[in-house]
Amino acid sequence: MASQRPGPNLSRIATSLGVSVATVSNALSGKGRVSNALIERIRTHAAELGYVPSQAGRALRTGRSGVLGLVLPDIANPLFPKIAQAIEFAASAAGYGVLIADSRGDITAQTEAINRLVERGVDGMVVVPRRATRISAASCPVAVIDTASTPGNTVAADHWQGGREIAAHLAGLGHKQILIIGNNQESNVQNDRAGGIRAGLQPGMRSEMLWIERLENETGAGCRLGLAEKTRQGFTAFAALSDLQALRALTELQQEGISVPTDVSVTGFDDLIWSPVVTPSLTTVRMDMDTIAEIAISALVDRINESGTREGVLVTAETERVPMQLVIRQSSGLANPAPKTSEMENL
Amino acid sequence: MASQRPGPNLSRIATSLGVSVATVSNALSGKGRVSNALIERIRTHAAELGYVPSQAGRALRTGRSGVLGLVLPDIANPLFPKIAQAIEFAASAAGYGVLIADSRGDITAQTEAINRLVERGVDGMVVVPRRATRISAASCPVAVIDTASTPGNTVAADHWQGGREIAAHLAGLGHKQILIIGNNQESNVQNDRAGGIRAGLQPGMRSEMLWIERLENETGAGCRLGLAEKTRQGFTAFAALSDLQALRALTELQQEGISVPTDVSVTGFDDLIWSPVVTPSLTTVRMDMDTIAEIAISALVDRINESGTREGVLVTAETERVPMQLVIRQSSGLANPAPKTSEMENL
DNA sequence: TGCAATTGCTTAAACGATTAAGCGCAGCAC
DNA sequence: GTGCTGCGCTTAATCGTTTAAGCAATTGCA
Repeated sequence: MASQRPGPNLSRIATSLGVSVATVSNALSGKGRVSNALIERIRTHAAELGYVPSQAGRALRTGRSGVLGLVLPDIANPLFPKIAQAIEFAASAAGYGVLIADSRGDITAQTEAINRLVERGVDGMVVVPRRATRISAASCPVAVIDTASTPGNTVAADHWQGGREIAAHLAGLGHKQILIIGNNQESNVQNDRAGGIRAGLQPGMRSEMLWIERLENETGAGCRLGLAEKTRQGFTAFAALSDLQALRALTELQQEGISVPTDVSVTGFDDLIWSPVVTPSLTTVRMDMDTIAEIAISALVDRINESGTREGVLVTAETERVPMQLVIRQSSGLANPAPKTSEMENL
Repeated sequence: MASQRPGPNLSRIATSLGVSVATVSNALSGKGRVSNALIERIRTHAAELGYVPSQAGRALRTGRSGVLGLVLPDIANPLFPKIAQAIEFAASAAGYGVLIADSRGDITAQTEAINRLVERGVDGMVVVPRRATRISAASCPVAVIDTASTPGNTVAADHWQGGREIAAHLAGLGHKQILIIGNNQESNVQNDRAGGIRAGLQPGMRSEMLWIERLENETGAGCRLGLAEKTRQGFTAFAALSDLQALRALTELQQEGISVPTDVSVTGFDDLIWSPVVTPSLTTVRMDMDTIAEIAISALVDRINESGTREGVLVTAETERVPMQLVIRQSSGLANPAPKTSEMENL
């Protein structure tokens, strides 16, 4: 029943060359003592046979699966592609495969997902935790990517600094009243970003906070954010804590006939897929996911190689915060000192 | 060096209960002949010891890793989250883990990614192929999710029918001239969708095609699509072949002062994350990714269980096309017979 | 020349599970 | 009482790899 693996194995190479399996293994891994000539012969023969080591056999013997887990939290998080891509790239550069586990929104499902990964024998995992959840240490090394203020965090973009960048940018454009638009008050990331913005305000500037999820709980999902009213109140800049909210703000303003960036400015976070191609293109802050992934993976790999024990450990890296980069596009412009009725060009 | 697995193994349970490992294995898997009383004892004892079978050991013996591969093609495809989520859900319901492999855009990288998965010993894989590429059969069962017109396709949304839904919807609203906006002419999916739309046009309706990538090659990335001009030419509906293009169209129109849906209608495809929350919310066509994933996975699993041979086989399913569902929101409305200057409400 | 150290390879024991085969014993029929 | 069947369990082989230990043969050094 159990289908044979197609390719050759060590012993096939060994018998075919008239040596022992151990020698073949040593020759290929470069570990034991084998003469250079024989190493050469074995390597070429293995290559021409198309030998691929069996991960199962190796895993059983070494206790290492060569696989890392990736636990993602939010349903259909638009950052998912970037994160998954960066992690997969960094992991496979380090010789690891990536097993994904998505906790479909459920809070308890996160621990379930983690357990499933552990059962599959991952050597370690990267967790992007659900809002404000702590990772109860699993039985393998864990790297957490969230925000520097999360306990147990390994590495993250410097969301706070990103917020300051936005604030500085808007200050430079002469904006005085800034509406910060976030989704969820529980999110550590969003709180850090908002904190950064507020911290970066110059004297004479003020900000107000708008949490969409709270608004929707009262008014219903997909409701208007009331930005026209805010504009009338004198707000000239809308700083969203994610490009998704920025997009929502942008289209609502446009629909109300308020011109961006002529009348008001809109900024976002994350440089998501649509940010460069909407009109006007979105000014945003980009996180260096590749660097973050690299740091997380290498911290994880270090830990895996070092630890004889397989205890659950929250991995830490030297560089905790990776700077974010301001991307200035069309949606932010000079503050309009007295915002008035937008002048529409006729068709 | 090789760290011991933390949990107990079969032999620990066996000796602890004074029986043989084989019996424990049989009791837990329910395969051999073991008395009910003993089965009960073994199961409870295994449970209280927190026994987790070693995937490595099992994989080595059975030749099955219990892991499926998922090969995704396009850089940062915004559908990624839905696909990955659906596949992961279906796979883990079937007892499989999901190993991801992203071919960072490269065309050759797709085969590389596939090879990496094979080397990791996946039992089968799901491939969402890069535009118009054929999958050269790997050495394991492969399910292809693309569009029905792709050779070797296993299961897909019925993009053609989705196009007809859009056409019927727009026809019902009285639109006569429809601009179909796609990204890439090579995409089988986009071609099917466009074909469906054209096929669904009523007598007296006409359509024109706009490929963004081609336009950008001439005019530069992120350029305007010239939709205001198209509106002046009498187009009243813009049917994008993906919500990303729909969003681009929507914001450009709004920026030009053309009101959606009062002056013109905009529709998309895929019901991506932002579609419900932009203003106006996007009329689109949703694919039933859950069903598609389920079909793909079950076809794959069937094949894995059935085949003694481990040949590379393109798996086929009975249900090839999963119907798409029209989601009517605010961005589509009655055709404006004589589109005129939009009337803006003042602030 | 003699003894130790090094080299180049082999032997063999794991890792943890699955599973075919075997073995004793009870029950039953003739 | 003998032969057969079926039950409940054990024995043992196996998957493919790694790696400690061992064993000749050669080299080095005095």
